[in-house]
Amino acid sequence: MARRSVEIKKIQDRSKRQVTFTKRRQGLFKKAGQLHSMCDADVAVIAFSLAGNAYAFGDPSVSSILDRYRQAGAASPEDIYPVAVNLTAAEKKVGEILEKAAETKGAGGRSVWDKEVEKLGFGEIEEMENAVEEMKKLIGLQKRRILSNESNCGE
Amino acid sequence: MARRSVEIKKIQDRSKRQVTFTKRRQGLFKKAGQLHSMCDADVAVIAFSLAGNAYAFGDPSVSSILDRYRQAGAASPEDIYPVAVNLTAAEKKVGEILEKAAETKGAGGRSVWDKEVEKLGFGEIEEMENAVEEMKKLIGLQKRRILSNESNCGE
DNA sequence: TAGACTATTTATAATGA
DNA sequence: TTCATTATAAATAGTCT
Repeated sequence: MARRSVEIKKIQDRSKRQVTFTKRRQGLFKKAGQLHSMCDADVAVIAFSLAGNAYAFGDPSVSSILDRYRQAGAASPEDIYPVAVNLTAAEKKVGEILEKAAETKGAGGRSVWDKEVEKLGFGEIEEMENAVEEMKKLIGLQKRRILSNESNCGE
Repeated sequence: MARRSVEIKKIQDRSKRQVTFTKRRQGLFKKAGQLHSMCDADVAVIAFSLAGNAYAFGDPSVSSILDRYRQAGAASPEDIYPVAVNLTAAEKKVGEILEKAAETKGAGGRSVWDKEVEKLGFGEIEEMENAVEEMKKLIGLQKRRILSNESNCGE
């Protein structure tokens, strides 16, 4: 982010990687603290360096947030409603693209998604949009199921 | 951080705070992913909104990092994942699920998606959401690209 | 190995649709 | 409300101590 644009991929040089880890970890923790202060959100960040050292940040405290997370996460039992959504051809198209993306591990820090998506024509794009909407619905449903024990009326 | 310098203190306006929370949470997760990719560090971020919703990010996964954190200090340097991928964990997860879904095909109206999505835990759901959001952006971009080339009638 | 410095890139607050 | 856009602040890669 400075002097030169840099690829988001593993830094090979040991000492450079170490320096970057320190700088970016500090930046990450700072951002986390700002999110806490500005939005009254409880935030925890844990980072393990390649060397195995643990660094943690938490407002109000790491352990309190982890406890809360465990508690919330434990609320995802098996008693889930079945949903009925049909897979369309477009959805399968999404799958194919993602498959390629996962295989190729694109260079340049970005996934291959971009390139694949760029090849799509107008008709396919609309199908993709629909497919993604379906995905969003499913994900939203599942999320509400999991979080349903929290009875706050958000938004 | 833009247009105007902003104080790092609680935002009083509800909707503004909500918007800021979303934006900054996304930024935080992105940075966490970059730290993971570039420095081979395991990183987890958990954020609870004021409304009580939980958002989590983790490469390679939230729970694995939390487990590791619980064993604080006990971790040896060899415990660390030697992976450096450009795809996020969430993107791969989406890919895996869609792959399975595409294989099985929509048999009786109910796709495999539902079942796969239902298996997701608390932390993974948010990762899925992020991945899908990214897909939506890409698709939107491409759509606009296409539309801007098809003469002048936009939309 | 650890700070400063700063040229740039990146994130984002405000705005607009 | 939720997008996309844009002007600007903030983060940071490379560099030099």
